[in-house]
Amino acid sequence: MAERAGVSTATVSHVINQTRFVSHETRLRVLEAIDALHYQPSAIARGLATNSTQTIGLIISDIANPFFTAVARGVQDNVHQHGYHTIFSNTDEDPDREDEYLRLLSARQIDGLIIAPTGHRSERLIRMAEAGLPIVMLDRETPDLEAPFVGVDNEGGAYQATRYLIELGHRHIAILVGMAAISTQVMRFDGYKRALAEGGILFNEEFVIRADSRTYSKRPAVLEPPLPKFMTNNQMTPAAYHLLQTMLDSSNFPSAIFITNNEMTVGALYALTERDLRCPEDISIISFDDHDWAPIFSPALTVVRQPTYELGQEAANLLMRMVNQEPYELPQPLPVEFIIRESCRSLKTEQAV
Amino acid sequence: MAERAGVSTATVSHVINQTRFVSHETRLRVLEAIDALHYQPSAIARGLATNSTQTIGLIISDIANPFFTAVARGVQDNVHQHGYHTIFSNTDEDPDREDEYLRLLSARQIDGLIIAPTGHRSERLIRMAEAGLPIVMLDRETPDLEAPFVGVDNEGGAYQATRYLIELGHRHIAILVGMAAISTQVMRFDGYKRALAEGGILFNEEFVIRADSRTYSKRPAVLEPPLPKFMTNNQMTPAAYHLLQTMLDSSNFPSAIFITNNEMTVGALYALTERDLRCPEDISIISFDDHDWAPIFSPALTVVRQPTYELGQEAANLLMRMVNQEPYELPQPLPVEFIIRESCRSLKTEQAV
DNA sequence: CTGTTAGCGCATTCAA
DNA sequence: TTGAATGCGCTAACAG
Repeated sequence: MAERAGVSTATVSHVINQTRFVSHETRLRVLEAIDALHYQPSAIARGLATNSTQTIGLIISDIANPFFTAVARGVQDNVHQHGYHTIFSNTDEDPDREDEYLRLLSARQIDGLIIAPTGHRSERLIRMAEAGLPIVMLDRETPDLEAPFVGVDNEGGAYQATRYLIELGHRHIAILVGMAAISTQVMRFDGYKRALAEGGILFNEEFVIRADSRTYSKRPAVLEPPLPKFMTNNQMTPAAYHLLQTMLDSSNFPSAIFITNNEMTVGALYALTERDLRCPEDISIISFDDHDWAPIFSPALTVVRQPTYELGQEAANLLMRMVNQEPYELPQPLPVEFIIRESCRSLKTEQAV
Repeated sequence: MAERAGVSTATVSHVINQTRFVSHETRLRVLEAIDALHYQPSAIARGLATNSTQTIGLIISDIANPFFTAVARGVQDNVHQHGYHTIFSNTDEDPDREDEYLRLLSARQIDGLIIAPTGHRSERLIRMAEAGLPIVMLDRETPDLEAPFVGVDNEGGAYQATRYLIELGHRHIAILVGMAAISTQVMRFDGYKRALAEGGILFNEEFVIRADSRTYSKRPAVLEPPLPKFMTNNQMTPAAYHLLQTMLDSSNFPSAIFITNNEMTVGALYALTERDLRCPEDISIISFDDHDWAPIFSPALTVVRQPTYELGQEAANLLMRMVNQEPYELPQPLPVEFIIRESCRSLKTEQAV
């Protein structure tokens, strides 16, 4: 080691970490030696000694999903300011992969964990929390885990969107909803149902399309029509694409569709294009999740927008407080923003005509 | 430690790593103890002992950029199969941030590095390579660095796109090009110029819009009109948005624009919407980089598509070979795909009418 | 077939 | 104001 400064490792350690006084003169010698030798203290060795790695884990479903990508950016920008690194893992909504990554991360001695859980009860996750690892649940909740949750008002956003459609005169409102294990999806479904009930519309099971990437990916390929080449390789987009087409081909044709996430929205829009359906003339659409291109799409998409970057920031902030043993309050759900653009048509004015 | 099995740590290590024969009986005892105690070997300690962390660094400009996001997914899926973790870092094209992350990663004893460099000569990066760290350059090259490069045929793609416009009868072809430090941008610019020269069109500096996120972000805010709320918080999108509007307001109005990346494409499309310009009737557009929504946009976008996921896979594959000291060949540039959709109009047929 | 021992590069007592 | 010594949890000779 850099004992070319003629001092002990202890002194070097102390000038680097400023953990005890070192005379100006020797400090300079050490600094100079560090510089000359391009000395880099090993974070690994330090980790072993201090039992802290300055690293957090971030487990999400898919880093290619723009929602999580923005969230991840929020997390990373924040923890980086605190001098922490981030290790990402993609579960693709698969509990087995989730478990595997959990194992790998805990072997890595991470100082904290932010996770968007698949929603299946995880013994390992529970153990990690009990062992004292700071954990925050992001976007979704998972059974039996004691950990603060950072998310948005999913039920309220879905309610607002559905209610808007009802106010526009829609009565046949379909919903494209994802996996039941994901709490977000359940809550958006709940918001939809509440708006329906309040609007005096009978909930009709025939208007719900349940897309499940896990069962979908196991479908017999022969039964399916050829896919457009989606850039995203998630399963929700093609699932939505196919399932919506099936509904559109059936007798129960909705006048509006509420789509509960960004991936399914892309698939649904492809389906409409495929069927030569104009929006909003033939069918109205609202998407949970905004997109870069939503305002300049034809039609400009009416959406429920989530504060994605802020979500990541908030989760990271909270985790950093936990890691540093600072007091914190349980976070409130972040508000969503309902943005009305042009993808919903009023049925009332038409009736008036 | 798990000496409840009544064996030495060495034996435990050997059953875990399968690094020497252990009698069936004792192995079972060890396994059982591991299971009972939920024992997790510490990757940190192992790293210290073996000088290998099973972790690679991935430095890109922005994880919220769909191009890099897809690439990252390719990298991660691949290295994960080899049992490696990934640490991401975003430079935002800032050489200082790049240097900082390089420092942090080398302190972390990564086993390998994949980097999309900002393009500024980096002393530290060069040193890391000389010290024997396996490095692969992704997407772009950087000065004086000895490392294999994995990228696409940028010049050829740009040439093809520009040539297509020329064949359609366009003569006033503008180009929206990014920072000169980024080799990709330079090569796409070169391809554009070559097509022009071959087509007998004089290169006109007035038709080039140079967007630079770094100078752009330092602009005096007062001079700028209000922005639309872009979801992406990169600077290239608003830069393209503003700069293109300026050109459209001037006397030199192009009949077509070639846009050299995805971020600027979004900004440009906003600018067209803002100016109420129809595409392709009023102006034709080609974008380097495909998008999820490009096929269902109005108009469906003609693009040069890069094999993003494969790019990541290839880089990871190569890095893994280097890490494992296996022989490898220098990779060839991956081919791009020119996809003709509906955003370019033929000037010839019109003249014929 | 298995145990002992010596580091890996740091932080951190305890002395001086 | 600084050094020496110990240990973090593991791997890798080296014995036995």
